[in-house]
Amino acid sequence: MIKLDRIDLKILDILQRDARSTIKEIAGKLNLSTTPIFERIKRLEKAGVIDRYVAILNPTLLGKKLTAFIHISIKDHTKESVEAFVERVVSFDEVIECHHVSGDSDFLLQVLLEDIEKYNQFVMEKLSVVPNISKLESRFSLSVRKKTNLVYIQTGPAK
Amino acid sequence: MIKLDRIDLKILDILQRDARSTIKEIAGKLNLSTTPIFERIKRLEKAGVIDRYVAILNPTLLGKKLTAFIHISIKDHTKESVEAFVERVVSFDEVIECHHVSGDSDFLLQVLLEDIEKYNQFVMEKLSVVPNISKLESRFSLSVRKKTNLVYIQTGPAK
DNA sequence: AATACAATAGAAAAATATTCTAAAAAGTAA
DNA sequence: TTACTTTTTAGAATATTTTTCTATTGTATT
Repeated sequence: MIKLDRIDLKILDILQRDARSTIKEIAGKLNLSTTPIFERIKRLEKAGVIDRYVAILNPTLLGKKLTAFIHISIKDHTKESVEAFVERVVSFDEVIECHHVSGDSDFLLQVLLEDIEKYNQFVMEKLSVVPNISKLESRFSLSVRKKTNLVYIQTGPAK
Repeated sequence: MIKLDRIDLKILDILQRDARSTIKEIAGKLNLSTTPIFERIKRLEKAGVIDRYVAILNPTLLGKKLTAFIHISIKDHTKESVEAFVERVVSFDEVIECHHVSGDSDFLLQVLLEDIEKYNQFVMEKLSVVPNISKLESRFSLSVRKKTNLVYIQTGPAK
């Protein structure tokens, strides 16, 4: 497990908010020269702490106006059946999250689609076709009040 | 509403998978020079289709090993009460998603924390202190099988 | 204090982003 | 079709940024 000091954490905090921050800008904020910032970033990338850099798009402007949460229970819980189920489900581009969860149901999916019609089509033609489903319950997001990728990092004082 | 042609969609597809792709690389893939790619990206940014660029961190390596989903029902549904509730909830750094949802409960939160103990602490000391909560039900993610920000884009042929 | 190790500053080189001008392409109206 | 307008693009020049390198500074250990 990689060791992270205060400077590393601040770099992470800056980059996860704006990946376009230049090394010079970060160096300015942290009162360092560009070299240590550059090398620390490379180190964080190699260690996997920084997984990747992505552009976040506005789904609405791309016609994806519906977010739904689908709770699914499965019949057969043998490892092979579960894996086969997961493999099918995560292969759908509409599915943006898939969690194996505790509680009444076994899986919780988050799906992103154009609208209710596409949702219906997705469930009917793609999802419910997947074997091993026993129960399927949907909720729709009426409004997204927060959605972030930020991993909260304490960047207070101390060392 | 901005018009997007096939080239725009391909640029978006590339950038949302790897925001570090250089303009030259993208230009190469799309058989264009750097100028049109550069200008199209700027246009997509201004239009808000590209919302922002972020670094995606590995939560586990930062000690955040628990993802939980919390279904919340509230007592008072007047607009003021609801807004006050939302404002409080989204202010918590542990809350990475907050949706107003259809179904039995009113809100669905996704929270990211260190572990069960921190979760308990969060619910006891922060969440349940928020006024207007009538019911609160939690599920835990036993394993994350998919988690992406990709907005699926058809980049086939046609125009 | 002397040694070893890691982190840093500063400058140089390489790569990239950005701007500019002019040519090509696509669409419009007669 | 032709003439005209508008949009898109290529290619070169410039500005920034990233990346590499060398030497210095700082820190910990003995």
